[in-house]
Amino acid sequence: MAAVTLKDVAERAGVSVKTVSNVVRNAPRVSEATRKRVLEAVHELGYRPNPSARRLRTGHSGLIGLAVPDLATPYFAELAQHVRAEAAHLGLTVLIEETMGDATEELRLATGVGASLLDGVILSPLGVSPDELAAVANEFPLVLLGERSYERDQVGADHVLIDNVAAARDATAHLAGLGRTWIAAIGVDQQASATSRQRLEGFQLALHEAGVTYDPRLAPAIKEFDRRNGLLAMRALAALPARVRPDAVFCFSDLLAVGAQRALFEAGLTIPDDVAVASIDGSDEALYSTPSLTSVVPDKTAIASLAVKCLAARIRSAEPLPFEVHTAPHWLHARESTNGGRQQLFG
Amino acid sequence: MAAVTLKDVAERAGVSVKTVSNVVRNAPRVSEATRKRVLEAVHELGYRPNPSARRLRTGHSGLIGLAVPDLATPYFAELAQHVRAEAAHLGLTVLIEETMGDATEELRLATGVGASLLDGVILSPLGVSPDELAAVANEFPLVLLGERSYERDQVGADHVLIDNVAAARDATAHLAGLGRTWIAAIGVDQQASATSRQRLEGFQLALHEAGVTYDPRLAPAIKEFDRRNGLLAMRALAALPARVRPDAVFCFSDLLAVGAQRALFEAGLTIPDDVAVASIDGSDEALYSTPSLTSVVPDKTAIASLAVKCLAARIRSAEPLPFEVHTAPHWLHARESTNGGRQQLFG
DNA sequence: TATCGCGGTTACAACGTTGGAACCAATCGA
DNA sequence: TCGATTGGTTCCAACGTTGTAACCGCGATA
Repeated sequence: MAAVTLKDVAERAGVSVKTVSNVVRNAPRVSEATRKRVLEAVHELGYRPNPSARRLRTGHSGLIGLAVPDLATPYFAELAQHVRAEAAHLGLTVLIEETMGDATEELRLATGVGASLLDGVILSPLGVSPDELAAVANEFPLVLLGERSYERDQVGADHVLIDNVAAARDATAHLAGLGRTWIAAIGVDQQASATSRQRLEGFQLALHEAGVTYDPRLAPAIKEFDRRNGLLAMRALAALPARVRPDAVFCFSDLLAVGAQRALFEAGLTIPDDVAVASIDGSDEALYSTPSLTSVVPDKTAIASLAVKCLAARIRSAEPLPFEVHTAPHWLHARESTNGGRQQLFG
Repeated sequence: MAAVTLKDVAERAGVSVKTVSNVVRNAPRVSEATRKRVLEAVHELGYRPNPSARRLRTGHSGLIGLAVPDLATPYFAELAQHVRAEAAHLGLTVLIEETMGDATEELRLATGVGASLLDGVILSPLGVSPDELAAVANEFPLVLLGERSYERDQVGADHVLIDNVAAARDATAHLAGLGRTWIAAIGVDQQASATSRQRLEGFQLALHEAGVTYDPRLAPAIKEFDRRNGLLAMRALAALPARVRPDAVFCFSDLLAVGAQRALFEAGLTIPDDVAVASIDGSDEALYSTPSLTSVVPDKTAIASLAVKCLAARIRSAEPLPFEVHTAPHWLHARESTNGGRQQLFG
């Protein structure tokens, strides 16, 4: 509690408060002699700058926020690690928040906590509308993660994303390439989120290109992108009459796929012989599941790096910058859930 | 950026800054008439208190930190959610930090960021020594999660934990109860962390009670509690000469068990017929894996609730409180990885 | 009528920090 | 030798908020 302040250090070093401030901020115009003396005092007393005071005075704190829907989703947890690493590289500290996809909470994080505590926020939006976010982005540094919710000419904020349509298309094409003709999709969202719509689009595109007809019965609507919904959806699909029962399924997230795998296991069906499974996310959980899950893995390092750099630039810049859209690469990792066999993991 | 301050609201409402402050803080001694007028102005202007200024003035901000080793570990991600929920209940906001088990980082979070930005910190320590933490706990509200690293009479901070020895003993006893006699343990830590030592103790205790001899070859040392180390350790165990190859394995965490399951799958061994698997954590990943994993699940709700309440009490109290140790309950969930069969999940 | 008490409000200072201007040598150019 | 320049340092004010004390009416009390 005995917080050490600049004043204490100043007295100890026999200089003014401002000089100490200059030293700790690495400002120029400080002689080597005094710098050394001050640093000694800093070290002896264990001085640490008070972020609140600093923020109050300067308007920025070196803290940025990362707001994701759900930390228990491996994809977001892994992404958070990459963002932290990239931010540390730039001398920024990341505070992580969880929105649970709640629109109010997402807005609060961008405006409320954010505007007066954090220098900027990286937000992975789920529930909040584009208009509301655009309004915020104009007055507070904000970078949106994941898919774009708008058309290109309506962009009202910085975006870092992967090409969702292409990613879904790649995964589906891979399934079709195995000769499967009854391909289901799990992840059509009841709320018709942008992610869901784009992945469905890629799914349909790939079907079309493979000459496979799209059957809406094989694309049931779900509530959330979690294991439970994947399990329930796959269970229903597996119970379809034999003539329409799918021989492959594309899940819009790894968690959905894990749930689907579980449903297939319970139903006594074999992966991939009876049903091949592919998904999107590239989480470690998918890699280690049995069988290991074919998944489209977004370049999380690139996403994190682009997002943090973009945010840092916006924070630094005084005048408003034009909004940017960055697209990160993704790759299909074909594994046992489509290829069959047993491979040795080394990762 | 156009931050609305108390001053703006005061002008709008035609009262002093202090009166507005009194209203927003729900202080007494404000007439209904002015209160109403002020709240109107607050609403019209969209005023939001500035946490930095508030923290600077009062010494507390309503923000608490949660520092865990690794967010990509399902157990910690799930715990974070519980902590957030409990804190929200008390009107506190949680900022999540990740230490990667780095001792320096753990200390920095407790003293550096913490002491001047947050009101208190809930820390799940991994690398930092008891002595260093005790020093911090005396001058800053700190609650330690997970296992106790000290003997009872040396406690230098508040603790919320489960009985690790009992938890490990329950899991191992369950394996022994299946008639298994070559029971391996995965999770003996090269750094001999407290968690690891206590779980090994429970493991040995259960073996002793079951009349099974403890063979150090069946308790290999590992580096981290992740999937990869579980995989590598199990692979080595499976390669042991037939006479000592284990017929059951107790993993010190769900991630280790997932890795172990993968290794068994690769080796063509069946769970639980050839090798039964049990672990500790009770994460959703364990529930959904194939076969579903028998795990000791700690009461995360209780852990989070106790930790947040304990921290809140310490923050509120001016004079130093005696340090407390709270133990949360845990239960064994026996599932397919020890029972065999195929059950229908509904969660 | 003078005093007290009290609900309601305001003025002032302070939290720890930093930007800006002022200040004080010492050195330089003319 | 004097004024100007430069490096190094200090003083002052301000960021938005709240604790303390003071203030102002008003009705109740003596």
